[in-house]
Amino acid sequence: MIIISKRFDILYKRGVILGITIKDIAKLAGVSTSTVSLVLSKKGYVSETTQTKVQKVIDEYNYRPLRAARQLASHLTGYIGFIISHVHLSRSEAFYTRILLGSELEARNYDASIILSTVGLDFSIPNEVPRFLKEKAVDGIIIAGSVREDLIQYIYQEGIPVVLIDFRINDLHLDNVFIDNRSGVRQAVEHLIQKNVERIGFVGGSFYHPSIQERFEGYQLAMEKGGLGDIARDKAFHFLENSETTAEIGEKGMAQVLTNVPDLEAVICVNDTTAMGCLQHLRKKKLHVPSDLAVIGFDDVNIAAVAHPPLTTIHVPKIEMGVTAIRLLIDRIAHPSQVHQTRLVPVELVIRESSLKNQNGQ
Amino acid sequence: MIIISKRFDILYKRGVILGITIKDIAKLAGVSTSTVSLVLSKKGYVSETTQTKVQKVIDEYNYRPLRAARQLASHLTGYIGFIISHVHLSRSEAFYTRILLGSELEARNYDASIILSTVGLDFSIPNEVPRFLKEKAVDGIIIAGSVREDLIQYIYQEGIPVVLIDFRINDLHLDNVFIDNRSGVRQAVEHLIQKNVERIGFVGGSFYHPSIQERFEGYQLAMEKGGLGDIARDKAFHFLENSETTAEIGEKGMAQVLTNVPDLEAVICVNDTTAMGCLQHLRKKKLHVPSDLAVIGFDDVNIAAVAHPPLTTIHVPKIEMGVTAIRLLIDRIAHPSQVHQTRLVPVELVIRESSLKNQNGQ
DNA sequence: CTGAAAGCGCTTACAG
DNA sequence: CTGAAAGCGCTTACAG
Repeated sequence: MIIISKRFDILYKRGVILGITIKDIAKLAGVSTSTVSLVLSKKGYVSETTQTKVQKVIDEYNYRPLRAARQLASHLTGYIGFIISHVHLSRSEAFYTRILLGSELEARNYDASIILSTVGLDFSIPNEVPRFLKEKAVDGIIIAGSVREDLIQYIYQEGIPVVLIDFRINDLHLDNVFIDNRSGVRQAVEHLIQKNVERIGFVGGSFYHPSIQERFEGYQLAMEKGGLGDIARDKAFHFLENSETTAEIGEKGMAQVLTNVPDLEAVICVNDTTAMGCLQHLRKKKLHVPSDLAVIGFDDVNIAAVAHPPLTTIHVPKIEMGVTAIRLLIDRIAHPSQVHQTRLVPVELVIRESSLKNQNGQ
Repeated sequence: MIIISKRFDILYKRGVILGITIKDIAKLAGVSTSTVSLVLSKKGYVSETTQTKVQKVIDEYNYRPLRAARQLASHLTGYIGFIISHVHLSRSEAFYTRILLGSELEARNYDASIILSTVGLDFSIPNEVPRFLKEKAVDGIIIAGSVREDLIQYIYQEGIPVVLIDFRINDLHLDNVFIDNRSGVRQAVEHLIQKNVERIGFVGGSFYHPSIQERFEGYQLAMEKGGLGDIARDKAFHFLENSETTAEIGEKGMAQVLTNVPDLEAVICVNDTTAMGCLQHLRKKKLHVPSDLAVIGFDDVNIAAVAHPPLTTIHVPKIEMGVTAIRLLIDRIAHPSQVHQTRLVPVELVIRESSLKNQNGQ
């Protein structure tokens, strides 16, 4: 609790802030508090006339039940914990941030609020897990992106309803919201093949994150399917460094693949950020995109559309992912023991200039 | 409240989730609940021996008081509402996001949690204000960046403790955390003048946001002080469009000022995002930065350091702003009627390549 | 320094 | 359909 002065405390108690209660409403409407409560929760069992009579008083006094009291009596908090790593929250692509936005918006539709908790890598379990976990202050939890596995293990063992977004840990069956990474990359590969572009490389990053891994696998699968299995299996065409996917990794990767394969025609990047690095490297090398080389990203974050040239990429519906996670979580809270569910959010190729090879790509 | 099935409800009540209470601890330690509560709140008045005895049981059972019960009894929630516009949360510069991160981290030091609420422009007051405002679910509120003025008016009238970050509304005396914009721009101007750069332009944006306005004023003041008043007052050197500060605005602004003043030597941008637009335009025009023209941004967001060339800018300590806001708010909650306070966070010029004119700038 | 007891503002069986 | 009453799990004067 916040440490407050005695003085404030007294003010508080004197009613400076304490407001109208359910008792007041009951008295004013000439009914019992139970009835008011029933009207409030819209659980039915109240006659039309009583209902309107009570509602009128509620509206008149703009009454809203005190959440804390409601929580205590009902054993439900109306709060959803949203856990995200410092790294993800701070990243500049507004990827996870938009997922958070989606969750926040959708939570309201269930009369719930989001309690945010960021986590780093350096906390101890169970002593320093997010506070709400130990105070039963949330009904369920959403985890966006990668966090330490033992945190998820802890939550799992505590039996708190949880949904993971764009992350998984093996052997643990939890509700998940995934990106359809394989489909996304397949669309990209097919788009290129259709233009008779075949010498297609891949620049990627950390395999710690499942999405990253799936994107590379998707590339290999789609290439194989398109009759380009040799390239799909030729390491000269691939750059995979097990680290955060930054623009620097993109630059480095582009440089390396280009050295290996001077007549490379296109590169698919694990995400838009690395694609920006590729563009950067190509600019330095005075190579023109897309006429010399096509570049395709993944995610469709803000920078993609304003890059030079505008980046062809796979659009990931970030807000919808946040929305979906809330719905899954609500469902899980209502049915704690049902079998775990997975939602695969669809993605779509957005064709901009960076891939318009052999087409006088504007 | 979240709508849940009867079945879940029953599980809940059966103790699947209900845990150990203060009563249990009291019994186990052989003291009264009051004593346990006193130990928990560390309010003193408990003998050393009782304290350790009780603490031992608390630790052994890993007991944590239920927040809702505590809230109801103490009239304090331990929650802080954080209000931010959809636009700010979604922006790609991780500016407000880092402020949020700072607040989240600092809140923990006061045993408080952050409840997030995003707002758009299209809500009605008082019916659609953030839920926590009407349910007395927070002890105080932080507003980061610009939001609708009538929302702030509403909060003010409700008497809820509030701190504004990087925003103000005239005539309303609230606690504020401001960026020292004038000092920042002054440092930039002095840096340029010191290199004998004098024909310095300014590219800016929306005057709706006070920081934006202050940065232009700071430019004029510093120019005046440096003996360049003529330029400070010459509209040909300035581009000020009343819209969101995007990279596009930067491109457009750079183009216009350069048309007006072909022998321009430097441009100071209202923020890094517009500076990126300027760089973009100069690249298109085949002008070299910094040898042809120096460019300086403001904010020091992620992209600044990795821009080409790396951008000289004013570093704004974003995390600290979030931290400061929490401290101000805690203080305000403790002393509701004290005179309002303003914290000016210091900023610092970070010299990178984009301003190293006349120096063989790498 | 410690305990018994009231009370915070709701919800929810239960009885009618 | 409606009301009286118990109870949720804490905190906090108050008395000793």
